[in-house]
Amino acid sequence: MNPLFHMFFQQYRFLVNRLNDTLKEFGLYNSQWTILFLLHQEGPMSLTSIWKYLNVEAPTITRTVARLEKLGLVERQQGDDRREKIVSLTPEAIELFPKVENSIMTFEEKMVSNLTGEEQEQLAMLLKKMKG
Amino acid sequence: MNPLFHMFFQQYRFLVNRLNDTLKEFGLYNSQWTILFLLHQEGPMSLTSIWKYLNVEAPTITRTVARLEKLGLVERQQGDDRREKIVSLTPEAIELFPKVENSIMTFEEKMVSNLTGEEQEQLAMLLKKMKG
DNA sequence: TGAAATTGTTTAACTAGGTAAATAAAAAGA
DNA sequence: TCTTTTTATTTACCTAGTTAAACAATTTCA
Repeated sequence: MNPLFHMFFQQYRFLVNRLNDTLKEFGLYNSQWTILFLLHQEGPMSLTSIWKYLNVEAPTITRTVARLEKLGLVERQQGDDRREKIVSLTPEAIELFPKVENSIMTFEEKMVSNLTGEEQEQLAMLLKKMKG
Repeated sequence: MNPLFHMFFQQYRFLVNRLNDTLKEFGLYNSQWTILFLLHQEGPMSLTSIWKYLNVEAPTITRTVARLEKLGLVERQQGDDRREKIVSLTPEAIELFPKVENSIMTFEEKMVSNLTGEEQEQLAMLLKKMKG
């Protein structure tokens, strides 16, 4: 077994766990934050736009958006096409956003602080190249 | 949000999905294969040794080993310390092993075929450095 | 020695990914 | 037009990770 893969998976779990630690004080999980971040950047989106952007299957997004709705951070409304549901941030989410963003930025900086800017670019390049 | 993290998570999901595709013909999932591989390499191990090695929590291993036992690929027997259970491969697992290993090796080679040996080492180095 | 602390495993309940199949609305075509 | 196909979402069920808490066996130590 190529040790690169083992290391990659280890690193993934480490990152996700630390990310969830960071989000804990806001009562959020990483996948919830990912959706909030996307909606903040792009504005209201349909579920399909979300899962296509994130490269994840539809049921995953249905579930996480439902959870965010229960938390009062997101609203769903019917689109012109009555099949689709448009998801948007609530005022509470918009108010919460900068606090979480700040924590996340600090976290991300800490995570890559051992790498120079050049090394970060190299890592991104190698990851992208791997996929083909 | 540092795009490095987004890319990293995308790449992770891509890898796991392709890995599970590869294992599908054997009726296995990636975490099951990981444990089989470890036992093949190290010989019989206690549950605690397994989860410490894999850097995962104990209940995850309890569950996956139970599944492997049901599949007839693994046996659990009491250790000298009667709290611990020693997990070992069954003859069926030992017979199955080289076939799966072969598929996995082909898969792994394909996944990194865009990278030179040097780039692979660099990637491993950068991943390790990231964690700190 | 016997009480307290630690260790190994398990159970329960949560998030987060996947596939398969159902349903309703819209679009396409004969 | 109306039947068929496609699209958007959801439901159900699987693997796989997490934490918290329970339990039994072992170790520690007063």
